[in-house]
Amino acid sequence: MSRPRAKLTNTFPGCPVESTLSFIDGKWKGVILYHLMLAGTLRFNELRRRLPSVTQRMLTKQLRELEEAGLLSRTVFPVVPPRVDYALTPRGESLRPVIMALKAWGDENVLCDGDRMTLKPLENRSA
Amino acid sequence: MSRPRAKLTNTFPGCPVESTLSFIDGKWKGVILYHLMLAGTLRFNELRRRLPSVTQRMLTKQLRELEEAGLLSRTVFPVVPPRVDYALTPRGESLRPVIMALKAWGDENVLCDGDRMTLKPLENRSA
DNA sequence: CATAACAGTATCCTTTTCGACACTATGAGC
DNA sequence: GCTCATAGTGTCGAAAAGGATACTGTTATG
Repeated sequence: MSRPRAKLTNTFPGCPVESTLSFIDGKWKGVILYHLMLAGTLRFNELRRRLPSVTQRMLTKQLRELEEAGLLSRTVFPVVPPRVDYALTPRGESLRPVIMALKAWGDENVLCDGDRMTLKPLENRSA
Repeated sequence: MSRPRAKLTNTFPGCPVESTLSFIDGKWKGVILYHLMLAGTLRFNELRRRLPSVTQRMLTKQLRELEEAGLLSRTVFPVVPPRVDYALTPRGESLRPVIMALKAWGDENVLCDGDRMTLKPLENRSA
């Protein structure tokens, strides 16, 4: 498996886990998909505003990769100033349970305060 | 957010998604967790056998990172030959829904054949 | 005596990813 | 004529991740 993670694959139990990860891997793909799931359709700069610290170049790159993977569609309107809409494809939409599971775990387990990340105490669900 | 992905965090909607990803990020963490979820407890070499192409060094590294993140426990038995057991902590166990969502999506959407990965056609769930 | 199993380390090197920064084109508004 | 907004590209370099390979120490087994 000496391949970049983005092209990782192999036949072994657990492969489906890895191959799914390979789709949402990349520093921003998870959040991009999440925001598209909330908003439906977003323009380039709308996404930028929702991802305060990603650079233009990185956002473009991640969006292109997601498009290539078939998870989102890119619609260019030939107007000036340019307008480009991003939206989930059905395949991207099918990732909703995955993204929502990620979000749920984060909500329950991680505190995002300021710029560091702390684990919340475990809840005792048997009580 | 100019930080290694593994230490990524920030305050913005969607952060929980990213912070969860930061826990299972790393080329092998997903599968490791998955196998521990199936097996309960595994020794070092049992894991190696389940991850055919990971090197010893990488496996060690990923395991240490998972341990540091509080997702698994490492139990050393002072015997010869050495014996070390790896098992999920409650926190690691709490990732089960996430890992299973990843696996489910992979099962439904990806074909792992030989050494390349192909997308399955989308199923029409409304039919 | 040689070998194998266990659970690793150490060293070195390559690939990949990420980020900073500068640059493009067009038209509208002032 | 200058500036702004839009949606990008191009180039460069640093940092992180990952991989290859060799090595350690102990005991049981043949």
